[in-house]
Amino acid sequence: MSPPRRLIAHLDMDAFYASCELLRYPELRGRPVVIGGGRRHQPEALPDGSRRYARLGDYVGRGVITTATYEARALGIHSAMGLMKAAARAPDAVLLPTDFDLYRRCSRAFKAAVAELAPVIEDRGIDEIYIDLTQVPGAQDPVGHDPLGGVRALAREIKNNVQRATGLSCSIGVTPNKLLSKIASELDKPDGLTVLTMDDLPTRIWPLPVRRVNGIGPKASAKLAALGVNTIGELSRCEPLWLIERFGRSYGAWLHAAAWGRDERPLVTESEPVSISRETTFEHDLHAVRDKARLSTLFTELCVRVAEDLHRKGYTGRTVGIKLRYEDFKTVTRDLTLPQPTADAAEIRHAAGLCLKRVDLRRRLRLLGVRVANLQRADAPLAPSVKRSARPNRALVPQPANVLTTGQGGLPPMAAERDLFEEFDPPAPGGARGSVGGLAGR
DNA sequence: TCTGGGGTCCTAGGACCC
DNA sequence: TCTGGGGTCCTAGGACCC
Repeated sequence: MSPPRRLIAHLDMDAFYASCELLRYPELRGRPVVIGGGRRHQPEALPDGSRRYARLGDYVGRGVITTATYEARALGIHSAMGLMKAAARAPDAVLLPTDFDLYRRCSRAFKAAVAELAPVIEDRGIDEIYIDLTQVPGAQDPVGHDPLGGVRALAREIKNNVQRATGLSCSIGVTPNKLLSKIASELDKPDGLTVLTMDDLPTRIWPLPVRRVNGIGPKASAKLAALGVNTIGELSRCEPLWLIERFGRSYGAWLHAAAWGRDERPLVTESEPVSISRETTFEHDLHAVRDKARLSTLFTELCVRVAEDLHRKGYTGRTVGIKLRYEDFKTVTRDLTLPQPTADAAEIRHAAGLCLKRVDLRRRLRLLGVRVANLQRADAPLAPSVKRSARPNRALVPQPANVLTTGQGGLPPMAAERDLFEEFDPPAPGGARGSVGGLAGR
């Protein structure tokens, strides 16, 4: 007996953050609303019981839009657009700050509503999931003359259950695989339902721009456009070898398969995090020397928040890293792998401080981030990875400052920088600093 | 009026070990 | 003395996604 045909759904919540906000501010329904920015623009409760909302046109800062209602999108506003730019287009739109606690609650609720009907779910973030409907009773049954009637009815039931449980609408695409379902769920947004088979590829998928394929981003689509390839259909007509010559063996072959709707990936129903990080973009660019104290404080705060996240989620990590973004948006990272995993803020701060010594700090900064990777569960027994790291890590061995400083950036070691590094790299508990002993001893 | 914050995965080179 | 590969780890950067 042949295995049943795969029936994979992709469910995407419609304008999720904005829709969650409309649940508690129903009077905003029908108005252009954008979500984004920092803490400041909270709605203000007025004595008469009504609320005053922040006006997008009054926004000043560096925030971007995370979500916009469909009314706002009609005004030319979309996710990832700078708020200042959006404000120029739609000054009278309502601006709400992001409230991730609210969205996480709604997220749990809609996923639970789906799981009541179809338990095999792959989490793809706060507002979307894949669902394997292959084995769900009734999904394979025809209804009347519609061979896909059963799965269509099931998908509608899922949409109804989500609506009942959360008051929110979603869009679902059902196809034989994740790649096509991801595209299909967007074809009929909002509140859409699209069921496709491989026979629909030429008419429904091939006319679309290559950018709609999950995995073809701005760089790849620009390169394809320069090669005269704009639609998925055009991509499907490219020779695999021609693509491989231009995009590499792995990506080139994948591009061809994707254009033909081929994707055998199973759903991933369980996964462990790889890294945990915190980062912040400053309101104004900061200078390592002039804003030393402010930077040092922010740096410590980031380390503390990462450590809190690690504790809360129950992980430790061996690799500590930093991320810097300069005023020209160029981004650099440095990391350092420790002999032992940690979740301690002071240890993270110390290791991150060592990383900081390896970057150019003469240029103005717009972002600073701290990351811990190489995670293991905090309750796990001492993993073999500890044994592996017995080899001395060069970065932990004390070296002349100029070696560390010129290693990557080719920087002349300057007195002001050394001074700054000391500020960024405060004495470790116990007084040892920048030495193997100071770290390994704790 | 420039471009958030949280992630994952891939590539590639060098070190190091066998 | 010269010549090897294979495998793993570490690091940096970049593409991409939500």
